[in-house]
Amino acid sequence: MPENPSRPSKQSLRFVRAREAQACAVMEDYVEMIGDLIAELGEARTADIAERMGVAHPTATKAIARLKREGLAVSRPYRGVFLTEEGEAMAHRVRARHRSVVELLVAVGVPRETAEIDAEGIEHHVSQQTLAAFDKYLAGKE
Amino acid sequence: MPENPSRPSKQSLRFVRAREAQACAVMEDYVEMIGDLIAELGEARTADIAERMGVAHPTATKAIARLKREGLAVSRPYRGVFLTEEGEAMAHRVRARHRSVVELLVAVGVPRETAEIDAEGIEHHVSQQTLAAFDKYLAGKE
DNA sequence: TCTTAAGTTTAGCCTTGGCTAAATAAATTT
DNA sequence: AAATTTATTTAGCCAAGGCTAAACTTAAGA
Ligand SMILES: [Mn+2]
Ligand SMILES: [Mn+2]
Ligand SMILES: [Mn+2]
Ligand SMILES: [Mn+2]
Repeated sequence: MPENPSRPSKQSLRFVRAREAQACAVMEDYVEMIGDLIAELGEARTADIAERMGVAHPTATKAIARLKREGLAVSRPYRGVFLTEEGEAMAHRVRARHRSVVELLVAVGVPRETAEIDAEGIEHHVSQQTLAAFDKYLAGKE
Repeated sequence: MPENPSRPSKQSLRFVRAREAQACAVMEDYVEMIGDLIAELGEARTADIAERMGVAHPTATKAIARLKREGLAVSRPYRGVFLTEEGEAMAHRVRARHRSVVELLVAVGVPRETAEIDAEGIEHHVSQQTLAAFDKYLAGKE
């Protein structure tokens, strides 16, 4: 009697989780960036978003369409992009996590400039529990 | 006179780097896993690879095809998969980095089980410099 | 106002990495 | 040896996230 193949093995769980986290990564970065632009410039325009994300503007347009579809952002054609309540909430959460990751890296001896770069990818894989541990560690160091 | 838009801004560099790192992530995980299976069982079969990666077997077949195309693995039809010199080298590198990431997380207070999960995604964004910092930190703690 | 410049979207392409269903090959049982 | 089971590959689908080129709208300048 073979094992049920529909249940993923214990082994595979971490890969499944990593893929789930990655699936949110792009949206998280866009939402955080749109929040930054609105804070800095009062509005988030497609061209500015694209430039800061390092992509061509049609790529940004498509990402924005997805944010709208997911209820994280709103915009009218040829106008700037704004965050919904939910988008704002995500932006705050993501920004705080981003900062904690950078600070943790710096605290364990990573050069700041390197920390800034690596954190951009790392952050999306930092779970609630890991974030809590980071913040506790940082609080104990200050 | 507008700025040259072909040069990516300083701001965008970290996103570009994160995307580059992500582009290698799947191959790194497969190569590490194939190495594990060969060490454990003497060979890496498609079904075992798929099961441990938590994907359907055609997905594993496709990934293996890519590894072969990139010169990291070899296999004959309907036979097991093996690593090239280059694949072996990557497997060692990736496995060592994976371990360091887990140990660093544990060292700063992340529960081991959580560390195992989060490390699977984090590892791919840990640069040489950050890895060096992690190892130095861990050496000073032991 | 009219023309031009700048910004945005649309259209259409590509690769990766998922999936299911079907075909094919290998291994095992009878 | 034949039949059956198991494993692998192939075919064909999908969504995300890149890109360039072209169309369209808005903003700015003459
Ligand atoms: Mn990021
Ligand atoms: Mn970020
Ligand atoms: Mn991994
Ligand atoms: Mn790994």
